[in-house]
Amino acid sequence: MLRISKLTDYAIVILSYMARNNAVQHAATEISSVTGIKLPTVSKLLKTLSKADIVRSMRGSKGGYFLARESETITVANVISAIEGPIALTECSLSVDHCEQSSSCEIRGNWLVINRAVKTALESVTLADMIKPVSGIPVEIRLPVENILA
Amino acid sequence: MLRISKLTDYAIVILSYMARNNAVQHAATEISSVTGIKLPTVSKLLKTLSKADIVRSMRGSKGGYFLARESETITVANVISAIEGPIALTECSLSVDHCEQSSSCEIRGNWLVINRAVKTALESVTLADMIKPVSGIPVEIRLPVENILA
DNA sequence: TTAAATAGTACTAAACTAGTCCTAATTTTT
DNA sequence: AAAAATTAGGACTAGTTTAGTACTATTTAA
Repeated sequence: MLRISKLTDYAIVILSYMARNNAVQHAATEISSVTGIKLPTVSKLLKTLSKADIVRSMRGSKGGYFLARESETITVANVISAIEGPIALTECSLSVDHCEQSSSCEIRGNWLVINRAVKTALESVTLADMIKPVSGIPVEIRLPVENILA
Repeated sequence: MLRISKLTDYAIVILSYMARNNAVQHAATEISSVTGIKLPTVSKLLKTLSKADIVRSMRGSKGGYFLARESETITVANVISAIEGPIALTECSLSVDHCEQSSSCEIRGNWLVINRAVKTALESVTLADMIKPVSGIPVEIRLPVENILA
């Protein structure tokens, strides 16, 4: 189904909330109660996002989390990478060596290109975009598809 | 990691082979020995692809499979959908009802847009493209990212 | 010193994916 | 008519991944 994990989805929800209330620090408990995502899950995600330097933390009483950067510079691709690891549609997009048939695999190069197209799409959307209301009218997306493959 | 399943990857390999040798029918056994993918898996995939009308089949001795359409009209998105179901990055891209917090979910609309961008990228690559050799020079992909979100 | 918070790690359970197998149906060949 | 080759369909198993939980350590403010 080509889907992102639930955890990534949660992460986007959490980060969107933080982006909307960027001024202050947020404790995991607060984020949990606001978003409805259970506390252990929220904690786990924030720890992971912290390692990826998407959020920063303050320990101790009155501690909490806040965005490490401006919401305009945090992309959906960043979040996916932080939670799920590198964006790669196929194993062979990650490494040549893994593939049993690497020598006979003429498809690999094209997967790389497709992968890059998807990645670019995901890199093009930031947290700041995500918290904007969507216009009622369906948006026309134009990708110059003729150029995607050489 | 946002990846397609192994089975989808196999399907692309199988279909690429069929596209390169479009004239004739191919038995599952033949495809298995050529691609190195085990027979039960090849059979399973071809059956699934048949239901999706990506390949057609002839039963009986001398039977086999062949592409249902020109390779130019079979997209990577078609194949993913056939094997994994609809392309939807999040549950909520599929249906509003599933989401527990659908009323408070302002993010949904934007996911739809992202999803559509990814889908468009995958729809833009056909089987015919996949069997073309990749140019040695990395291809510049240009997505007019400003237009993706309204 | 105590309370409130994050850090790190390990574990469990549930869900999904991949792979296998068996039987039925169909078509060609002998 | 019988046999051989092939696809059709479905059920099942094992393995892997994902999601969720729990526990302990560390840090900071009051």
